[in-house]
Parts: sequence; C-alpha cells; structure tokens
Amino acid sequence: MISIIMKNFPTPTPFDCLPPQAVGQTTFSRKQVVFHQGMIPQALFHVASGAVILERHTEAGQKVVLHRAGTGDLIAEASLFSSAYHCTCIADSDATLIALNKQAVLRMMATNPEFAGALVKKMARQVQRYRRQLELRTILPAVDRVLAGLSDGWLQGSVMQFASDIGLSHEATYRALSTLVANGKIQKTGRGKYVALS
Amino acid sequence: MISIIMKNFPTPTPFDCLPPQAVGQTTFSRKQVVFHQGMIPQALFHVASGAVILERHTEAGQKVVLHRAGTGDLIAEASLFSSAYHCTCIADSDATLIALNKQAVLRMMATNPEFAGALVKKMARQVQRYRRQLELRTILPAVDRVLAGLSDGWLQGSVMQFASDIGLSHEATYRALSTLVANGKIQKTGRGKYVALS
DNA sequence: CGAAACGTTGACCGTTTTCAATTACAGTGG
DNA sequence: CCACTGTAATTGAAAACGGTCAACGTTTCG
Repeated sequence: MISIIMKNFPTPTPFDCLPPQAVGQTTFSRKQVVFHQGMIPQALFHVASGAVILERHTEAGQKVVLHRAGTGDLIAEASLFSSAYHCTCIADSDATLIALNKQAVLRMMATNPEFAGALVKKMARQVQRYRRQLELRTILPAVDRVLAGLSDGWLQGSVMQFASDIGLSHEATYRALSTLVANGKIQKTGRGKYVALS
Repeated sequence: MISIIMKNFPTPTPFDCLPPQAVGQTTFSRKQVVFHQGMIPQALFHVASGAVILERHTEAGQKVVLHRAGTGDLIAEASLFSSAYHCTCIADSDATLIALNKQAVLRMMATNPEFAGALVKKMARQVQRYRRQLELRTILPAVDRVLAGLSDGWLQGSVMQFASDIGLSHEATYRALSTLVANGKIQKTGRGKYVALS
C-alpha cells in the first residue's frame, strides 16, 4: 500500500511540464558561484549533473556547509517564498544545473497538482536529511559520530566535506577515522576513502 | 511584488478544504505521546493550540530535540512519503492537535493546488528553520552561539529547551547566559528570561 | 505539603579545537 | 616530462572549551 503512495508522484524530473522559456540550462565549473546569499531569488535549480555546495556565512564570517546537493537534487526550493537566497551556492565540481524560473514554478504549482506533489515530496526528503544531520551532531564522542555518519553514507565527497557535514574539524575527523581503522570498525579503501564494516 | 507572491497561498489553516471525516481533533496533556518514532504514519498534525516536541532517539539511546512546534505549525509532513514516523512527538504543554488523515491529504494534494501550495510553503519554512539550526550549531564558542540563538528568538520556552535547540548542555547555556549578562550583551528580564541588547 | 522539574552555579576532566608542520596528489605551464 | 602550486590528507602538541557530576535554591502542581 505504501509503495503505491510512494509512486503517486514520479520522482524523475517533474519539471518537464514547465514551459521551455522558464527553464534554463547552465554549466558551472568547480568553485563557480551559482548564487550568493542575500541575492533576490530569480530561480530554483535542479542539479542535472555534478554537485554543488550550499553554504552560509555567519555574522562572524565563518562558513557553514548546509548541504551538498548531488545529481537529481533540487536546491533553493525554500527561496520560493523568501525574498532572498538564504545561502550561497557554489559548484563543488563541474556541474550542470537547470534553472527554473521562480514565477513559473509558482504558477505551475498552482495549476499542476502532480508538480506540486513532486515538490512536496522533494522537500520532505530534504527535511528528513536535515533532521538526520542534526541528530548526528549530537552524537559524542567524535569517533561514534564519524562511525554513524559513515554508516549513513555521508562520506561521498572529500573527508573535509564529510567533516563539515557532521560538524567536526577535519583534524578530529581524521583522527576518529584512524582510531576506527585501528579498532577494526572500518576499513580504509584508498586515499580519503573508508567503508564501515559489519 | 514579493508580497503578492507571499499571499498566493493563504497561511491560515489551509486544511479547511479537507473532508470532515479526514480531520480529527484531539487534545493532549503535557508529556502525552502523540506518536512514536517507528510507527506507521496514519496522519499528520496541525497544532491548533499549545506546543509539542519532536524528538528522536539515537541508536545510543540519547534523545535529540529536533523541533518544538507551536500553535499554527504543521508536523510530521515528512511522514507523508515515508513508511514510519522518523521521530517521536510529545506534547510540551496541554495541546490541541488536528489530525489530518494521510491518505486524504495525499488525495487533496493531487486535486487542490491551493492546498498543495500551502503545504510547499510550510515545508519551505521548515527547511529554513533547520538550516538555521544547523548553522547555529557550528558557532563556537558557546557564548557566541547562545547570543546568536537568542537574537534569533529561539529562547521561547524554557532555557533547557533552548539549550537543546542550539545543541548545548543546559549548564553550558546558563554559563553563557551569565557571561553575556556580565558583558552587558544581554539583559535578564526574569527567571529564565533574557533579551539581547542591540 | 511533597515531588518533580527548572534555574543556577562551581569544579574537574576528557575531548576538540586550534595551530603547526609534513606528505601526497592533481593540474598547469614551461 | 618536470618543476610549481594549490588543495587534500595526516599526524602532533598544547590550550581552550564544553560535558558531566554535584549541589542547592526556586517554582509549579497535584
């Protein structure tokens, strides 16, 4: 029964129904800025390939990685209803993004139920991810958190990225990884690559 | 222009349009469990009055407060697409919740654009809140984090609640508050009540 | 009135952050 | 093909920080 529900709104690119002129495809190279925190949102983006980092700059000037979006992810959905991007988006690798005009999306949302459903579903997933991320950050000590994060599959990009995601300094993360390897809890499969055992 | 967009989907209880039989009103007393993590989701809830705590229990058994939802908030929306509640919901005070049948909501979402829009908007807000919460937790040291959280208006309930929200032990939070008062950064306005000074 | 929960503060200890330094790659231009 | 440069990966040591334990005053509520 549940599986039926899950299929109500097809996941694969629900943005086909948008008018062509509302959709723009753009390629970005690593480190290139897609949009800046504070800018007036013109569009939201669908990651067609590659990955981008969503980060925020605190008042103190430190940067916080909020999310690393990969292929298939939707970003800046929250900007649909806000008058400024709440974070900065930077390409983490060469990436292809599909820009979706904000107005067009709002219009489509009001007329195409399937589209709206897909949007809700995407956002629900994101909420769950954030929840898990918050949960991870309460795990102490670092070794346990790293193991939990690793088991969850958060280590996809670099270890530094992983460290940011789970809220540790990269040094602490490396140390925890070393410890876990020494304890036989995880295995090192390459430079900056690890897998959880058991 | 933005204001117009914001008004596209009226915030006040967009659930009126649901069929009456899909809506159930229930009252809960403090500490009463609304639903348990792991249960199969039958409904999502709209907080009509009072407040509830959404918490999660990690593998290690520690609890993490994910969110404190107050009057007007929608909870368990993420469960719309998942086969189990991802957190436990407990009334934080006497509260009145409106239960919205999951199936009915899914159906309504597919047929009523306005409803779907309201849902998307609610979730967008939630996403932003989580993002901010994650951002807060990267702020070090504790004094800075507490000040930031206070300025953001996170201290609404008890200090212990606030401490949970920003990811500190309550002791550390109290100490930070004391320090901030001593520094003249904030002002104490009563037992467990503080306000940030410009 | 007593229990339970919150508010508050102090001290101690373990962890993490930070600072610092070294190694290892990957890309770039000569 | 190689030196050159920037970034990631690693590890060490010291200092700072926050968690935990402990204790006590205070408010709330049955």
